[in-house]
Amino acid sequence: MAAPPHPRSTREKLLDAALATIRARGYAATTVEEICAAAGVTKGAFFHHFRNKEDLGVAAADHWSATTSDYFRTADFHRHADPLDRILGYVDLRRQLVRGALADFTCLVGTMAQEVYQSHPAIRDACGRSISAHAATLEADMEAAIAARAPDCNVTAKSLALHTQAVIQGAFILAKATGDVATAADQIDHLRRYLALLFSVPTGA
Amino acid sequence: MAAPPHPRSTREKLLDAALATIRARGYAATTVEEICAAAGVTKGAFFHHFRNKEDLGVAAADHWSATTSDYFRTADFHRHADPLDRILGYVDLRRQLVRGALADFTCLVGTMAQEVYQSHPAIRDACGRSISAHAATLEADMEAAIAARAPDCNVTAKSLALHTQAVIQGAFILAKATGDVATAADQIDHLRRYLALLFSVPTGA
DNA sequence: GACGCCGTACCAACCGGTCGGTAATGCTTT
DNA sequence: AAAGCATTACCGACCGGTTGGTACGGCGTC
Repeated sequence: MAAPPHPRSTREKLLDAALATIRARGYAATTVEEICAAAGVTKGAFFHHFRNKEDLGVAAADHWSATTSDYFRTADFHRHADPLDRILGYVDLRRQLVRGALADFTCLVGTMAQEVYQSHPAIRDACGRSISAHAATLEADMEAAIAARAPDCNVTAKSLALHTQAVIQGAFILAKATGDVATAADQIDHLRRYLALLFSVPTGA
Repeated sequence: MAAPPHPRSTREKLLDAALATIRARGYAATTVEEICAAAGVTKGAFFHHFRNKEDLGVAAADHWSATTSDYFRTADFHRHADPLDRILGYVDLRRQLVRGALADFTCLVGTMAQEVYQSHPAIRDACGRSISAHAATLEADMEAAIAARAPDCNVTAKSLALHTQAVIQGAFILAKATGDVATAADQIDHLRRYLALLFSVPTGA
């Protein structure tokens, strides 16, 4: 934490390069030399900062967690007074982000987890922590919304928070498989509709 | 079509071995020698049946399509007279399948698409075809259910059919990332609840 | 002058793919 | 049906290039 302001450290440059490359080509297919080239350093620097490639994978997942949690913690949707409005605001933000190049809006840890869940437990755990922690940031508002608007519905706040992530991750897979970004955005619309139905919000048609 | 009944051909053995290995370790991390060893043949046989590794990837996705479409086409949920019952029957089946080892119930083409969407367009397209074709098998029933029970709701049958796949794929990612299979099953419960709400089925609490 | 930081040079293992050769399986012709 | 021939199916050694990782040396700074 408390990163030096402007001159990005070599470690940070390597981490940022790793994020971009892994998001585009996946963990196994990216080489450390590729990352070094993108960061503008050599392998000597790489292996000074990371014990091995797996170590970088864990650090990349942690770096991703830090970056994204900063982004969503300071996002605009928190201004809403009502918990449900904050939830829907979050969903709307996620929907807006689905545009442009696939590698620019898809999720690093979702991509990595699929690849390494069996071969690299340390990376898998880092990915799991990242997703779970992000979902947990929605839990309190989910809890409040359930209590206020769907008290008889037997869904837990935790499960519902995770569901938002499941739909979003699934949307990314569809976007990658079909090559159609609009298809992914549709999926988030369904997620919004589900939440609106569950919390009995009039949707207008 | 019309495959020889019992003695599995070498090509089929290679394809089955590829499915198992790629589902466990991903496309990039599996070597052709690994696949050969699992199939009990040598590299000579492999490169006799496939031009290169990418060609195998495409063939594996197609083989996956054929296998899974057979499975779901002959599944029990088709016995229901009502389209919505068939849809919910499908979802219930998908939920039942989520158990045991991750590599045994997760989706090959979802896994591959994430990895190769940029580096191997031919494999990506095969994965896209597989998912889209599977979703399309649900479209007619979705269409009928929408017409009968939610005519004023502006969702398309195609989009809703794809949503089932998005949730299921997302559930697989969560299962891999958290290591918890029950979490994945929960996500399919949410999918079922969404469909029930959308089509105004009383759920009992 | 010791230590953090990073570049250069290098290595051993591995991986996709090739190639020459062989066994088996038809297909033809007599 | 036997012989002759062509094609397919498969083996396994080999090759060129790549990859993760190491050894070491230089350079700046406190």
